[in-house]
Amino acid sequence: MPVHNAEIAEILYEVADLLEIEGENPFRVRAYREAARTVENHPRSLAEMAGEGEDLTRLPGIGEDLADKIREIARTGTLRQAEELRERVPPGLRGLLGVPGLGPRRVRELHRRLGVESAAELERAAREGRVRRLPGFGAKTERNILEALGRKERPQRFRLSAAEPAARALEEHLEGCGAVREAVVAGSFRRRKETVGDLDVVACSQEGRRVIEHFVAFEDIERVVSKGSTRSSVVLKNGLEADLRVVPEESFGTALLYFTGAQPHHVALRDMALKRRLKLNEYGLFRGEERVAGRTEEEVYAQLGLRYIEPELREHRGEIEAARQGSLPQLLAQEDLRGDLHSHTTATDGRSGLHEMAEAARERGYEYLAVTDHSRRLRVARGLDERRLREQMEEIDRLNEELEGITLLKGAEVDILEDGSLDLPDGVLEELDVVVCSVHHKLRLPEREQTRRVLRALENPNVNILAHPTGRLIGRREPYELDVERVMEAARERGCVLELNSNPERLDLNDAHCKLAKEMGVKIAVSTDAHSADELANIRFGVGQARRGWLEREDVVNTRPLGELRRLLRREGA
DNA sequence: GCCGTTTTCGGCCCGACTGTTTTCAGTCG
Repeated sequence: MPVHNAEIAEILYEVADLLEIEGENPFRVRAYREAARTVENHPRSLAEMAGEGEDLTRLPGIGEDLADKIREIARTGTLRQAEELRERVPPGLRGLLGVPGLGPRRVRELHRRLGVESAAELERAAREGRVRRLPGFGAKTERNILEALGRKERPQRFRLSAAEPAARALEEHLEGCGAVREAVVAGSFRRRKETVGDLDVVACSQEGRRVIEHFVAFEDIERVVSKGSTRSSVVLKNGLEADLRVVPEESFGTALLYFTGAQPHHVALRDMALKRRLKLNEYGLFRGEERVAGRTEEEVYAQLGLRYIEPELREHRGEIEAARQGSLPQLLAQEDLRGDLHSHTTATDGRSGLHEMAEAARERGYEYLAVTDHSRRLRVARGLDERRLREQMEEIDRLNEELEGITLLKGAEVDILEDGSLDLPDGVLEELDVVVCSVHHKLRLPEREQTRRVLRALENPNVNILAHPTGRLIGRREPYELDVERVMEAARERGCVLELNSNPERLDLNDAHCKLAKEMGVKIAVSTDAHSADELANIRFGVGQARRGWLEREDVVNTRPLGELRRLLRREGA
């Protein structure tokens, strides 16, 4: 059983936490965290790369030492260093780092002076008033600790789609304050990350106090965590935390840059600034006392000798190097899309009829919409058998006669059965414009079998698109065990397309896989899997994820005009 | 522990807020 990247990353994160509690050099601690981050975001299996003797030190933040440690974990599933640390640092202490207000220093003090080794022991000590007697602690800190322990609320992350309404409402509320020129939700929300932990809001205004007062009066606030003259932090009623920073106009660009992150991206920019004898902070880019940029992000990048980097790319995954060389991708835009290649109707589990779906697609400015209802295996969705599918095909032909400005493509989302065969006979698949296939059952097969199953499905010459290729549901279900790289190789050889499913619960392929697909020369379909006319609008989440995966117009098949798309779907030249 | 148009040694982002302090440490983002 190969060791997954997530497991390697977890061990590195743990080592970082334990070293930090031990009082290690913070830069060493950071090195472990950065390496963990690199590992967990890497689309290829580090264990496999290590097994094949690839040079791991080429990855950012990984040098000889950490490469050795990663190889050790890949080989043995564990790390001696981590085991030794666990001997020295009680494992419960690690959990205390998650308590708001407690950092490594305080955790260490609590352990050293009070013998606290777990959340329960901390709670007892606080109740008995022993915490407030420690130097640097006080009554208020003790009370805050008790409150935090009492809340027990996991610092949960919200799906992008769940955070979006709050983000828009907050922007609107702030712009309703007379003193605000512009308010933008930055952070991972602006980077269109699939989940967001909090909302980082930047407001442009000369009157900090007034804006802060307006901010904390927002109706959906549960409680105010902190409130200063330029900065405030609140928890919204839906549990999401929102942090506001108010900056003057001349600093708006640098503040936006700072709060959009991601942190490693911004740290790298600061580093570049230092090398040019400049100083970058949220107030501006300075040479000595002189502000040389700050009003817009564009001018800051320009001063650093970089092309403008779109927020979705700011993850420190090579975008700075690309910006320096002028080789940044021209990212996919929603307007580039000419149609949607995965949708359902009332014939199966959709909630809108053919006509309604067609109209909605036309209103979006699309040229085509593929109707891809489920196949018979999916009983809960009343999947179509050959007879019902043929009826639908005839109906689509009739409808296409009367529709103007939009073409419905005849399709199906065919289940891949356990042995890799398809759930509808080849005879009818041959007559469809587009065949989407996907795994809906037997999700827990071992990797070898699951991979073999999918590869066999792609061998069917009628198949065009593999839908939601890893089957994950964000926050609810892990991806199934699948060798994605092998699937991509097969897709490339056979002229198959992989889907980026825009359903905000799926976003599958993920960003890293999209980037890998691009590098491997595999084409992507950005589709919604809409189950109603309204859900066609979910495409914005898919586009965001595609952009995070560096995808350009040419990488995405549904940017093609209909004629070209049809040629592509015939898998000619494959 | 990483990294190199200032460096193979000596840097490594930096400012706001809170709470516990009479001048600052710790935490957070």
